[in-house]
Amino acid sequence: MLQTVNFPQAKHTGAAFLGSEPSCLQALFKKPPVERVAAGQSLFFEGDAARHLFEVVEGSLRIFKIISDGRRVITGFLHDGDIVGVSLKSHYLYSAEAITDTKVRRISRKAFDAEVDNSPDLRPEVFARLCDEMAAAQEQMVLLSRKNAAERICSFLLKELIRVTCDGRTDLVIELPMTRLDIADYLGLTIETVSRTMTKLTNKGVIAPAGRHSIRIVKRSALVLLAGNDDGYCDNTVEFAEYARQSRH
Amino acid sequence: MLQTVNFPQAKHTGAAFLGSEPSCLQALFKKPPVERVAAGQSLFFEGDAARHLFEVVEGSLRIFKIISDGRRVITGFLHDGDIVGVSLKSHYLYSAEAITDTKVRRISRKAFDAEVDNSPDLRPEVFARLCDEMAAAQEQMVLLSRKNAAERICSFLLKELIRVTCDGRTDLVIELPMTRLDIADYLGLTIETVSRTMTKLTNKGVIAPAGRHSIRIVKRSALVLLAGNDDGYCDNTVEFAEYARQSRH
DNA sequence: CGTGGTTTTGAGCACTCTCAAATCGTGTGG
DNA sequence: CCACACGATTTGAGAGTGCTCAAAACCACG
Repeated sequence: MLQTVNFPQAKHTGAAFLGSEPSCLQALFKKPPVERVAAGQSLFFEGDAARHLFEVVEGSLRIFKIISDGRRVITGFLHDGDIVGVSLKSHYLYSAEAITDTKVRRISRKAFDAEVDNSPDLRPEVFARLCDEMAAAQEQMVLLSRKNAAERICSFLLKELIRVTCDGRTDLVIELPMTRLDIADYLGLTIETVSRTMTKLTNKGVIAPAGRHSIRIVKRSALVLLAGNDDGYCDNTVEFAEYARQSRH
Repeated sequence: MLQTVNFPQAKHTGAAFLGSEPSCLQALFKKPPVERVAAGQSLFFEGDAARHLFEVVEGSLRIFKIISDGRRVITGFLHDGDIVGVSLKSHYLYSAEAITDTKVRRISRKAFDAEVDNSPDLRPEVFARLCDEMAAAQEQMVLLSRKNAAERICSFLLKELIRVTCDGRTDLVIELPMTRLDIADYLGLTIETVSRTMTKLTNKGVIAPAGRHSIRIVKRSALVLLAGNDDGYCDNTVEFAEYARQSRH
């Protein structure tokens, strides 16, 4: 959820937002034609001149950085409604690839900047998105810095659950189009640890597999506790959070 | 280095910057009087209404989040020239404490927003700072996600070295006003691991202690290699980076 | 010179990783 | 429709990095 801002998520942050009316920003992307990006294909590469911004119309993207010896760090997943590149200056800081067959619209950075500069209404919206990106980045740092495997997985599942339920869906099934390797590279774990941890959650009755790329949330409350979030916007009691932790019960 | 933007650092990112002339943004902070914050004192708390922005005039701050069972994550250190709160909306997303005796100036968010809104010259600068924050956050995510203890320490020392050498100093001594615990909470390690890793670096002749809160960089090139940065702006060869890694040589 | 906090050092452990193999799932071709 | 093949995922065993607990050393400060 980094390097992008998702509307549903914005609705759920504690910060101020502008109700639920459609964003003005997205109107900028209405004009250009839809482009298709096949699963696995790249949209752009880290280091490329950042000449365009993209709106995801349909499908999912992963954005990631590769470090010297090939290790990959996924800094975020993008879904429909997300906009890529708001926080960029001259060059892309990360690469973007389609996870599934994806449709995007693009506008040039130049046009975007011009529109935003001329519209006092758009500017707060851009600013709000940047702030949401920063907040998401901070949450991710907390996760990567101090959470164990179970807490990372639960935090991730919970975030995905919140995202889809905001789209109006009320069932507790989340779809995870990305592979286990993607999840691992996003959460700073290995594919095996992701798999093992999910198996444990299944055995505990917290989640249940629902097809290859879907998961049913059986005990949402348990997920919240196990996520071990900071006490910012969730009202876990400290005792429960402690109980939920593996290593220091 | 999150939630703030440091001028010297901005000069060294690959992104565009505005040369070395003093920032217009900082002019906003010229009027208000200097306030003193004693070492250990709080400037504001996570969750508080974010009514002010601060400029660090002298000294250092740590900004951090606390999660449910007391674990602390330091998301950044602030030094003179840094501005706190640009990426904030209604509430502080983190707490801020003085590491040393510190001097700051404050202006209200309202005044700040008004100034920025009225000045087309200031807006790109604010935007650039936000982008630098995001870039720093991403680097930190890479560090926390995929780097081992030695790489984290070396990345940190290198960043500090770059920061101070940008202030015009040419010696290879960096001052670390923060405690080992601060460094540990910033790098996602324990205090013991930080200490042990620094001892090893000393034994290898890469660094040398220079007083309680200072460190001399003896082999800067070794530090760069050991930092295991992504190949974005440093030109390490892949082989060297592999050699430098502990766990997979 | 004593006291308190910080840092270092040590020993053992645990969580996650690595390496390896088995299983599952999907798509393809006979 | 079934068999096969390939990739993705799961499961297992063992090792390692970093953590925990503990104590000693160091330093600043009164």
